[in-house]
Amino acid sequence: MPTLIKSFIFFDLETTGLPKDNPKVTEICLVAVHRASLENPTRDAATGNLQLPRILDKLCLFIDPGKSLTPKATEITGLSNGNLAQCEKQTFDSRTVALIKEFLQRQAQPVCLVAHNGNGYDFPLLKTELQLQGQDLSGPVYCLDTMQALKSLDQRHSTTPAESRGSYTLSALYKRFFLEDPKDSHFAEGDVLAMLLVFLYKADDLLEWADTKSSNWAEVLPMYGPRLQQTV
DNA sequence: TGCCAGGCCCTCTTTAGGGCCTT
Repeated sequence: MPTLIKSFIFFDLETTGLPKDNPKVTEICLVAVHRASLENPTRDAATGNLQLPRILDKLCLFIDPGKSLTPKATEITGLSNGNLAQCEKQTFDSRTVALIKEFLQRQAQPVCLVAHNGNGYDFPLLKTELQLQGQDLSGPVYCLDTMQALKSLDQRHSTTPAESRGSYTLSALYKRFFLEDPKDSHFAEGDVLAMLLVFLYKADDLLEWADTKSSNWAEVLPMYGPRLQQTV
């Protein structure tokens, strides 16, 4: 059972495709927020709308995937092998891993990775990319899937029948809470900031969820590829 | 040519099937 989570790392991946395509990462964005900023959100004085909390650190990386994007991935992310090659970025290599590990180590511990449908997509794929480099995250790292958590919270608290609650896509949740479409969908940073606001809207419940129900990174299985011995 | 992941959740369920959600 986790102790009190101190730092939340909201993150999103843009990739070459879906799990059936054995995807590779094309873009990763991590945004670190301290627990205190989530417990005491600020609101716009004029409108009363929730404001983004103070962002402690942000890491956004374009990455050469080393394989072709599916047409659908190009369509929704706006990325292509052509424009990625033009940027002359490195592949997901040991230097990329070092940047991510250093980013996590800079935050107040323990940290919790937060991703939308993270259990089904982002966590396993990040695990695969790390293990393809023969590496893994070190220290206690917890994981929270906002989609799973929000669905469960609705089941617990809502009297609305499941079929009436609507979609749990990130954009649908954002629109449900803020009555407008999220900005910059399918840009890694745009999706991370949308997820951060969605989290903030349900911060009390999700902070409690993180402390009591978040999973351990060491238990995340890779989406595909070699399975290294788990180290805790 | 057509198909393709998979854990979770829901229901017309549990001896199952199908939709969701991620790029």
